Amino acid sequence: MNRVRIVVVDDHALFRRGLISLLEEMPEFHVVGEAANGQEALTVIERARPDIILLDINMPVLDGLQTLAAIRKKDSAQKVLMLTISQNDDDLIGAIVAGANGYVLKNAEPEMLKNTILQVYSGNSVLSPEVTARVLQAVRRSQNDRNRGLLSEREIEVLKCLARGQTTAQIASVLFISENTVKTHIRHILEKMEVNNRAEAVAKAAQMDLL
Amino acid sequence: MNRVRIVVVDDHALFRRGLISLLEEMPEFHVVGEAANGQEALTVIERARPDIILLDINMPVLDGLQTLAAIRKKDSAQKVLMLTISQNDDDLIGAIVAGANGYVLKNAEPEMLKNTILQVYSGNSVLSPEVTARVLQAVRRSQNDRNRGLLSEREIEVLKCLARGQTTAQIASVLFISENTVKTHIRHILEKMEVNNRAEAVAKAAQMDLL
DNA sequence: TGTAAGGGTGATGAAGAAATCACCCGCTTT
DNA sequence: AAAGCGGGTGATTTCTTCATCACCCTTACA
Repeated sequence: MNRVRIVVVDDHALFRRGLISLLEEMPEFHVVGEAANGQEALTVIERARPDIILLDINMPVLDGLQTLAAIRKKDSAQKVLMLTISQNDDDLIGAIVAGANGYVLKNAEPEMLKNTILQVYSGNSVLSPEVTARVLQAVRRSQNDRNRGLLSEREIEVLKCLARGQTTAQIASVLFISENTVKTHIRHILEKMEVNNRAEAVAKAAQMDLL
Repeated sequence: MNRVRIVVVDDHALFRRGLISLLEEMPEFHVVGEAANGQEALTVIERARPDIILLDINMPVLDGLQTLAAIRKKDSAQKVLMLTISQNDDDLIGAIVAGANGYVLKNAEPEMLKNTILQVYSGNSVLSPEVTARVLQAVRRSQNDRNRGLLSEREIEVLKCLARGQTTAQIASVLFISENTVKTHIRHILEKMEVNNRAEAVAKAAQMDLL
C-alpha cells in the first residue's frame, strides 16, 4: 500500500515538528508539507496535493475553521482531520458544519492518532471520545428543536391530556374549550405528527419526549 | 481497579455467548447478567445493577431503542452502549436521541470493543468510525435547518445581492422595490444574524452556506 | 335504532411575521 | 454645502398561524 500523503498545519512550531517526526517514523505515512497558518496552508496544499490534512484550529492570520471552509470550497472531497486542544463547542460544531472528516484532541496517543488517520484515509470519520459526547448532545438538541415548533403550545396541552387517556369531552372541560375545538386540535396534531389516530400520536409523543 | 460490571442484551444466543466469553477473558470486565430481549433486560438490569449495558437494537418483544428509552426513564445516568449490526440512520440517530452513550458495530475488533467499553465507563461517548460520518452529516443537516427559516426568502435575495457587492440603490432596482425597503430588509438581516454591518452579514452568510 | 366516540371539513377572529415604504441621522467625498 | 451611502426608527398592508367553534360522517354497541 502506498504511504498516506499528509500535510501538517499548526502554528506551534515545536508541536508541528514533533508531530511530523512521529508520523515519519510510521511506515504508513509520509509528510509532504507543513504550514504555520491557514494562509500558508492553502498554498502548500495546492502544491503538495496531500491525501489528508491535519489542521489546527487556533492559528493566526487565518484560523482553522476559515481554512477548512476555503479548502472545502476548492475540493469537496479533500480529507481534513482537525487536530486541536480546543474542546470548545463552537469550534467543535463549527468544524463539523464546515465539513471536517474528524476532530481529535492533541493529547491523543500516537497509536490512536495513527488509527484515526487511517480511518479518515479510508473514508470514515472519527471523533475523540472526549468530544463525542458533546456531538451527541448537539444531535439531541437539534432533534428536540425539530420537535419544538412542530406543535403549538395548546396542541401540546391537548396531547398531554390525550396521553392521560382522557376523552374529547373530558379534555374540553379541563381546558375550558368546546369539544369541537379539542377535535380540531387533535386533527392538527395528527396531521403534524404524520400519524393516523390518537393512540399513535401519544406513542410517538412519548418517544419524542414531549410530554 | 474494580472490574466493570456488564449486562449483555442480544437475542442472538450464539453471539451473546461468544461476546460474554470474550469479555470474561478480559480482566477488566465482569458480565453480571444477560438477556435475549428488552423485556428480560429490564428485569435483569433491575437486579444486576451493571455499570454498563451492551444493547442490541434488532430484538423481538421490546426492541433496543424502546428498551433504551425505558432504561433512561428510570436512571438517566445509566451507561448504555449500543452494539448492533444496523447502520440504518433511523436506528443510529434514534439511539443517540434516546440517550445512548455509544454506538458501535458488531464487527468491531475485540481490542477496539474493550477500549470503547472503558471509554464509556469513564464517562465518554464513542461511535464506530463507520457511523461517525453519518452522525456528522446529521449535525450539518440540523445546523442548516436552523439557518433555514431564520431569514425570509426575500431577505435571502437581498443578502445574495449584498454578497455580489451591490449598493442599496442597485439592489432596489434589481428587485423592483424602493431603496427604503432594501434598507429595511438589510436591517432585519443584521438583527437576525446578530451582526453589525453588511460586510459581516455576508461573511457569516458565506460561512453558513446560504448563498 | 339511537347514542357516544373517533375522525374529517369549513370558517372566523386575533396575533404575529413578512414585505413594503417614508423619513431621519451621520459620515465621507466632492 | 450638496450628494451618496450605510445605518436607525416608525408605520402600513398582506399573509400565515393559532385557537376557537359549528357541522357532518362512520363505527360500535347497548
